[in-house]
Amino acid sequence: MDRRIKKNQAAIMNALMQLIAEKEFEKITINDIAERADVNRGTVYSHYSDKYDLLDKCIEDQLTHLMESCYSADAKGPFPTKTPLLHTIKEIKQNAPLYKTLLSIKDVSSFRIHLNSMINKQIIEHMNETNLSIDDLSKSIFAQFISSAIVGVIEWWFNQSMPCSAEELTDRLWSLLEMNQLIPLKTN
Amino acid sequence: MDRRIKKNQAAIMNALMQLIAEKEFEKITINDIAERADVNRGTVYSHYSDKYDLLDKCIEDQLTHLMESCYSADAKGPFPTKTPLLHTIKEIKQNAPLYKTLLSIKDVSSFRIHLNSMINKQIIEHMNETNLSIDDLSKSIFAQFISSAIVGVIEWWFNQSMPCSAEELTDRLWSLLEMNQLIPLKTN
DNA sequence: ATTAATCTGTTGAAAAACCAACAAAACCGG
DNA sequence: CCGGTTTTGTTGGTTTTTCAACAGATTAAT
Repeated sequence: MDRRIKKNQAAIMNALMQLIAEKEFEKITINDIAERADVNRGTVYSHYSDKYDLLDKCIEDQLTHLMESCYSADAKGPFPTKTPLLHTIKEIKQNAPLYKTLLSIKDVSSFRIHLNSMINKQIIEHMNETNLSIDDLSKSIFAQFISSAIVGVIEWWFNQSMPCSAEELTDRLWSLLEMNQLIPLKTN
Repeated sequence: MDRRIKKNQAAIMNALMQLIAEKEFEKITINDIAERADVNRGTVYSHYSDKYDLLDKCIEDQLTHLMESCYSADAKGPFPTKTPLLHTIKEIKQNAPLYKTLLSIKDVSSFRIHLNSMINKQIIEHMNETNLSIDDLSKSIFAQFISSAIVGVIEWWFNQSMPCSAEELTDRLWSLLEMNQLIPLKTN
């Protein structure tokens, strides 16, 4: 990809991330973003249709990084061991203010949906790799069941202002996943 | 100035500064610089005729920042009190590896010359502001005398691997300047 | 000494970013 | 509710950057 595009998109996304940490999303103008990114206002529009679109792309980007940083550390597939799950949760905790904001923003195909679909996708992919004799419908339902559960727990954790440590949350979540036989299904 | 120019020049200069701290100037290629700056090679040539020209501009820039950061802190004119002189020397010391390299590079209208002429200019400017009845020749000679002395001492300090603290160097240098009646001449 | 590889500096055409200007929409404060 | 200000999204013309290709110079290795 063209160098300029890569740099400017990075600058713009970064600018929005900074601003989100500073003030309410609705109060942020395209001008603010362009100014912070040190980029012409038109350049923002050339890449994103509006600030909601931009936020959307930011979320996708953020989640991709999150996933990468977590899986690169250890193993493949969605949470084959407890470690990457813990990594993920810790990573989220580290950027808590950001993620909390992202989770709370309305008017957007929100962060929750993105996170859900990303985990969902990972689970389905992994089920397909380990060719099990399960029909597609069952797979879909199972994936949705698990991903919703994980995201829901994380969301709850945030809304309760993280009432337990990342480690404890991971332990308990892990137990539940085990109960659903997610682990034997993954450890190929 | 165009946003792109400003950003790219900054990136390029910054890249060279980094590289200088890492390896010998002669070993640095335009490619290295462009790569580090994340800029097309042609862009480097569009701003600077070659790496010597670039180094030249870097030095000028660096010295301008040095001067600014030192005078903005306290007072006007060249070393009206001891404080800005100490600031200058401390600032230089902080970036010692960089300045040491800059001082040692040949093949360039070198750092020493730049630093000298910059101090020289400052002194003359200040002499003109405090309208003294001194003929131009005397002014020029005096300015050259003092600036050479200061630069020479700093250079010596570097070459001896800074055998005394910045504070002590400043004290001694200040005494010498006093002896040359630089201070009464400056404190307007 | 002769390759091979790299580095230099330049070119031209295409892509991207710049800026200023615009009308329409949305947002205040009185 | 109104009038002034800000924000939005778009436009067109200009400048800059990019990329790929080039020939010549330099460097390193066989």
